[in-house]
Amino acid sequence: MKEPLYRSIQNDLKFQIQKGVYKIGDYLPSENELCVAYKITRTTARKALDELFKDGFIQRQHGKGSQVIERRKSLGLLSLKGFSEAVGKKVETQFLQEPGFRDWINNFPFKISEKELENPCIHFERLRCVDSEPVMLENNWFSSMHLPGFIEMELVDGSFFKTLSQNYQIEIIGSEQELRAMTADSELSELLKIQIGAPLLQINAHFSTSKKDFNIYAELFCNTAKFPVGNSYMK
Amino acid sequence: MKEPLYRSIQNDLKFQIQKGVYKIGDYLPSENELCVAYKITRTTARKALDELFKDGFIQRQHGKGSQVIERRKSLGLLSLKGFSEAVGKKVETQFLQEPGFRDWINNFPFKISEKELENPCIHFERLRCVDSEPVMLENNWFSSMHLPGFIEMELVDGSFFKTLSQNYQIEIIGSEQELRAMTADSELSELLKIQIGAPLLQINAHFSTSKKDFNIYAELFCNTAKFPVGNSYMK
DNA sequence: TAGTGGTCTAGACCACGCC
DNA sequence: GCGTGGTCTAGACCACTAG
Repeated sequence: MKEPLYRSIQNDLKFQIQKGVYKIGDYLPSENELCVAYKITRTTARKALDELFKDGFIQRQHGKGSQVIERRKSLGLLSLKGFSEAVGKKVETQFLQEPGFRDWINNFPFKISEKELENPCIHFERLRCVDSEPVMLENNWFSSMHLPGFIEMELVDGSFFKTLSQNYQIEIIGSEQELRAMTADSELSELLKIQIGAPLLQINAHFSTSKKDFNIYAELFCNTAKFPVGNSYMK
Repeated sequence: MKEPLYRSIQNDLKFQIQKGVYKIGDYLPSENELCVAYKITRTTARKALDELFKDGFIQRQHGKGSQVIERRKSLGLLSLKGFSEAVGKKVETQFLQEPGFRDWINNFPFKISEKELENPCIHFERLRCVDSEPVMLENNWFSSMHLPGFIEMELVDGSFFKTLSQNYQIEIIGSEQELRAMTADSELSELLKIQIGAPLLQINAHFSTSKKDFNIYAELFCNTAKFPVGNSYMK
């Protein structure tokens, strides 16, 4: 039950990265410096850094150090390519349904645990646009149990996952996804401003988190004609 | 340059799992048993097991042991896994073009390094069927430099990645992929036995490997109507 | 209670990047 | 040459699972 030492150091460093004490490109203190600072051995310092690496916060370079990097979406997360880097572009996100209590979905490819179904479901729907053109429709469902005050909350940088991490200390630790190519029906064609019958990428996803019995279920419809969906992984 | 101790133990165990010495559901020797068997310390034994866990071969249970588990489900191609190890159905693979020397592709979304372009390109094209229905068309390109004898070789269990691992000790260590929904043209519709205009999932992939300057470039077209493409990740 | 994995200490040697 | 991360040893205590 007790939190391991390495985890508190890991969280400490993570927090400093999120606060901007260490910015992207900066190097964290070396393992030996961490040993001194926290009065621990290298094994423990390494474990903390290893975890930060696994979570995609840092990159480790033999002979150089641990460098803070832009958080990669390599938790098997799929992301719209060029979405976050779309510097010149105007990225907008528009709520079609604000976060609120809704019914739990059924007919979903991933099983929702009974513990979750006992609690009310929070849902929201967003439309993502680049240069005012809609490219993705996104639905999220999750149990309200662990997120007091979420409904009234503004998302951190417009990001749901970032909000979970910074406001609730909940991290995504796993995912399973199903991908299908399909064609737009009248409803989707209208929302995404494409022809009926145009190809769409449908993603059904289940994200597990660091909180027991708290999972996120999502359904996305992506118009990949201009922005393909990307996925990268580095061991 | 030298292979770490833990890796040789990891590979030893991996090989025994692949050969069936340890079957799904079996428990590997405990950490202490590995210490004795290989004359190592627990740190090293743990590191080997941790790697096997990361690669999805085993599950670790506090107080019980390390259990061999089924590797990722679905057409887990997105999770770095080959196709043939992943599906429970009757999977057949048919070569449309046997491995041979071909021109390097261009117009590919991922850059091919100059070192690779200096060497001849090996290519093959396969049609993957589940229960006799074609579900996926697969093209692979890669440099011939590190794979002597590949062209005459039979694939291990019909799996390209398994062949690389077992016959050449080359492991996939990273990937980047681009996904698009598109519609079948006349050529694809004929090969995959679907209507012209039916939705298809196109995947362009770049796999990096444990060998420097050896990468695999692939293009897939998947009919996801019956078999969605899956992707799972567990920290 | 015995055996397992999870955490942690206090050392050591090595390979890599950089000056 | 020096500091970095990568590997490895030889211990220790703890928490979990099971008989």
